[in-house]
Amino acid sequence: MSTVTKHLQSHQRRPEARPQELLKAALDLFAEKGYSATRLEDVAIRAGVTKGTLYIYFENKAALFRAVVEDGIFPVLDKGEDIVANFAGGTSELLSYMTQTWWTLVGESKLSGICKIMVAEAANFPEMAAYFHNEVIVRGERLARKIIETGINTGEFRAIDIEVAVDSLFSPILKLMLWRHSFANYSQSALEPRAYIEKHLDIVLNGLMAGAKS
Amino acid sequence: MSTVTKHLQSHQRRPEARPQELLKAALDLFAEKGYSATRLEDVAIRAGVTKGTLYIYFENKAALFRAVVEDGIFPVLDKGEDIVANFAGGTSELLSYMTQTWWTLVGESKLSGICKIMVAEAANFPEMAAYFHNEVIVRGERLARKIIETGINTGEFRAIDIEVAVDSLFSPILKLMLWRHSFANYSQSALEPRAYIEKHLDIVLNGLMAGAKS
DNA sequence: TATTAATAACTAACTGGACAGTTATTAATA
DNA sequence: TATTAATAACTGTCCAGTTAGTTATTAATA
Repeated sequence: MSTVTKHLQSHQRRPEARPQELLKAALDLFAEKGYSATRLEDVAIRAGVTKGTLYIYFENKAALFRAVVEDGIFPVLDKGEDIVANFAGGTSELLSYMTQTWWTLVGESKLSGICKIMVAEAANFPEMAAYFHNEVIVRGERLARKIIETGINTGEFRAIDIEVAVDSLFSPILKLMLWRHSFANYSQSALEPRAYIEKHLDIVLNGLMAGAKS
Repeated sequence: MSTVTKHLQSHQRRPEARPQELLKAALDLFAEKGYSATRLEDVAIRAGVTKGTLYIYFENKAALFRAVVEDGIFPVLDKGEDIVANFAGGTSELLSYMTQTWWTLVGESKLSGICKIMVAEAANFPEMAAYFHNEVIVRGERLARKIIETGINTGEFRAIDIEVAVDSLFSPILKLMLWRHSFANYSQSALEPRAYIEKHLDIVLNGLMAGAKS
C-alpha cells in the first residue's frame, strides 16, 4: 500500500461554481434513478469532482437532496403565486395558463422527477416527506384552492367540494409527470402533453355527460 | 468458528403453506417499504422461516415480486373484466360501481402499494416495468376505454378523446392510492375515499362550470 | 516583482454496515 | 432409511460517509 500516491492530474479549484454544478448533476441523477439508487460518487463524477469534494459543500445525501428541491422548485412556486395574485382574465383562462406554465417549468424539466422520488421514498424517509409535504405540496394545493375558490365566488364554477376539484383538475398532470419517469418507454400516447392538458381541462370544466354545455 | 453448531429449535415442515405465507409477508413489506428497501430476510422472518427457505420457493427477489403481482392483481383484473362484460345498467352507474369495487379490492388493500412500487422503481428495473405495464396497466386501460366507448356509443357521453377521459376519470384514484403509501400521515383529508370518489365522478361527469347540467 | 508561508479545495483510499444470493449441515417426515 | 424442508453461517458486492495526504490559490513579506 503506497502511502506516497501519485496525483497525476491537476485539478481546477472553483469553489463558487461547484455547488450549482453538483446540484445540477444531482437533479439529473435523482430524477433518473430515484433517491436511494443514486450514488453520490456518480453525482460527483458527473459534476467533474470526486465524492470527497461533494461532502465539502453538502453535509450528507439528505442535505443534497433538500438543496436540489429548494433550488429547483421554490422559484417555480414563487412564480405560481405571483401569477395567481396578478392575473386579470377569467378563472378558466387562469387554470389553463397555470397548468401549461407548470408543465413548461416542471413537467418538461428534470424537476418532474422530484415528484416521483417523493412518492417513492416518502415511507422510508419520513423527515424528507414531511418537509416536502409542508413546503411544496401544501403550498401548491393552497394555490390551486385559491383559483377554484375564485371561480366559485365569481359564479363561473359550481359550488363543488374544493379539495376534490383540486384533485380532479391536477391529478392527471401528476400522472403525466410520474409516467414520464416510469412507464414512458412502454406507453406510447397519441397526444402531446400540452394537447392532453387542454383536452383534460375541457372534460373537467364542461363534463363528460352529453348535454353538458359547449 | 465452531463448525459444530447447535440447532436448538425443531422446525415444522409445511411445504404446501409456505408459498402463500411468503407471498403475504412479501406484499406487506413491499407495500410498506418499496421494492429495493425490502429485505428478503425480513420477508422470511415475517413468514416464520429463514431466508434460505425463501429461496427454495422463489428463484430470486424479482421472481418473488412478480409472484406477488400475479397472485394479488390478476384476480382483480379478472373480476373487473367480468363486471364490464356483464353489467346491465347505465354507463355512469357502471363507472361508479367499478371505481368503488376497485377501491375495495385494491385501494383499501395492500395491493395499492404495488402501484407505488412500480412508479418508483420502473426506471431501475425495466424488465419489471415492461411486464407490469403490459400485464396490468394495458389491461386496466383497455377496461376503462371500453366503459367510456360504450358511454359514447349509447349517447350518454360526449364524443371526447377516450385516452384523456380515462385519465381524467382514474388519475385521482391513482393519486389516492399513491398518497396512502406516501403522504398519508401528513395530509389529512376531510373526506373518506368513497365519498371523495363519488364527488370526483360528479365533477368529471357533469363538469365544473356553472350551468353544466345537474 | 519574486519568494514563501498559510489556507482550503480537492483527491484517493479506506471503513463499516447492509444485503442478495449460496452452501454445508441438520432433522422432520414419508 | 431416503428424501428434502429448513437452517445457520457464509461470501461478495455495493455504497454512504471519513480521513490522511496533496496541491492550487491567495496574500503577506522581502
